[in-house]
Amino acid sequence: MPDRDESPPPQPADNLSSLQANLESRRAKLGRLIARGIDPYPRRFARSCSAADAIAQFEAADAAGLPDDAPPLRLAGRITSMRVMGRAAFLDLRDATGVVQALLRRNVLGDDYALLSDLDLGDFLGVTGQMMRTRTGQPTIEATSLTILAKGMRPLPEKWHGLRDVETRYRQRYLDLIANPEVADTFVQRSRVISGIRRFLDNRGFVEVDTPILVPIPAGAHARPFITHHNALDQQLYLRIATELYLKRLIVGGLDKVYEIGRVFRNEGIDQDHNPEFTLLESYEAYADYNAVMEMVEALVSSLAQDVHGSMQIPLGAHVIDFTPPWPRLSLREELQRRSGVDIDDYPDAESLTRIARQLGLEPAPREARGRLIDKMLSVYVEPHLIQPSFLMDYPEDMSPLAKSHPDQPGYVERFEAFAAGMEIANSYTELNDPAVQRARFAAQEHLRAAYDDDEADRTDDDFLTALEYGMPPTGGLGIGIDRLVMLLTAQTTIRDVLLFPQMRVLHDESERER
RNA sequence: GGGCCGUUAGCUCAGCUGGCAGAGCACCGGACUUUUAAUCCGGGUGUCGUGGGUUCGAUCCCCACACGGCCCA
Repeated sequence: MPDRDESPPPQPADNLSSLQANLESRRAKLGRLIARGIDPYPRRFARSCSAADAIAQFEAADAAGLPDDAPPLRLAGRITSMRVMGRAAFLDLRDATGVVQALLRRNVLGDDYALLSDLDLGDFLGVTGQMMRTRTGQPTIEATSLTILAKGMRPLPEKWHGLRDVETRYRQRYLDLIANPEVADTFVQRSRVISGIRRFLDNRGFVEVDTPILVPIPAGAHARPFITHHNALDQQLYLRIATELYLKRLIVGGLDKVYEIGRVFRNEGIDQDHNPEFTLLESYEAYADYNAVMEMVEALVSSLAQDVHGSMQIPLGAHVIDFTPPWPRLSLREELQRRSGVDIDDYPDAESLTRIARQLGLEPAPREARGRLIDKMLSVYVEPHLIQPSFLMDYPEDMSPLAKSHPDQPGYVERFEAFAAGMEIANSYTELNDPAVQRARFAAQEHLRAAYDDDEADRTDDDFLTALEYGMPPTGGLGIGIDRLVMLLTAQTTIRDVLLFPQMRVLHDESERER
């Protein structure tokens, strides 16, 4: 053991972490810029074009053999790489369209070249100059002047390995977007999916509408709501769990073809395909039924695959999902019987179905409603097998309170769900438009809530019933979870990777938040 | 809700059986006018997630907690 008494004490003041050293260095550079009368955060910079356009135009002009007497370009972007070689330097400038390399030479730039020593990775820089080719043939702008556009005061994630830590990727998505360019591609594709849906429905004569997000009755789906309060009205309100009942009111009102793409909120757990807020498309078409909606779903999703992915076949994990229509139409009852050996019609009540579910090795809750038991059986025996796009048709009435009964199958309704990669992507009914039957169905749901402690059972909306009493035409309705659809179309396996800001637990530790 | 795994420098990651905390990138100083993860020389980074415990001694073993991931419900 060495005697510690004579060893020098540590020097806390001199020991800076690498982050502190980096921040200090950037602050010093900022100070030098300001001291030289340079605004490190100017108000504007008139770009002549994007990085991608600069390169494309240069290649085109070069191919046409034009002499390079073109006017100088003004390009701008974030510095993502710097290769400094004394009296010359190459910088990579990145914007949303790509990367363009800039060559800085001291004899060309003169005094402007001194700016180089106060630049860091992550700064935004504007460059004026002509496009030229380097020795290796790379299109490059040779700078005749430099303008700092925004000084970056923190170091970026490492340029080669990117940002891997998933927690940081989601909490600070901007860093993910900077460090991992393929992430930005996914969100551009998401935007294309949504605009493609709008185009598709608009072309078919649908009207896009906005209905309330703050609602007095959270009806229209099986889900627990988020609860809030309006002070001036002194009234409890909920965040909507669906848009269904408001859109049907608009069908009553005669709009005939309506849709909404909007956020809905369900107070549930978070996993690979659930986020408490998600984006839902709902559409309603008067005089259509669920068969017509099925054809529309095939046409919509396959055209989106073609538009966004460039093909109807999309590789996803071990599978290639082929969205080419038509998709198989499968009977729910038959599929469940084929996969589990149980014909649900043999078990007409919750008690008998609970017994057979136990025999199958499922673990139903002590008092579980029949519809929920069937839902559980589907998710175990049927849904995981629905890899290729397919429709599961004709659901039991007790899990579908808003759907019209099936004419040939008592106890069933005209409802389908579409599945792909084992995931539900669409839900549709021939809408129930008989106000008396709807009232009875709501009552049955309220009974389930009370008798089975089912706090996800649907809720009675009397104002909606009044609307139905004025008359709603035969209508085909549809709901599509946009996030899951985007997952399929962009080959992502977690919903977090198609949500820019997935829900995360708030950090309480000050030092962690300070990162 | 339960189980398992993870948390080390700004980032990406090593760290053996408990014995002075490591690399690359980034950063700082120097050289360098066509680089491409530029190169070469030199420099030092730290609340080892947090709080307890065991121990002469804990990044390492134990307990609790926080956050994240995966699996199950």
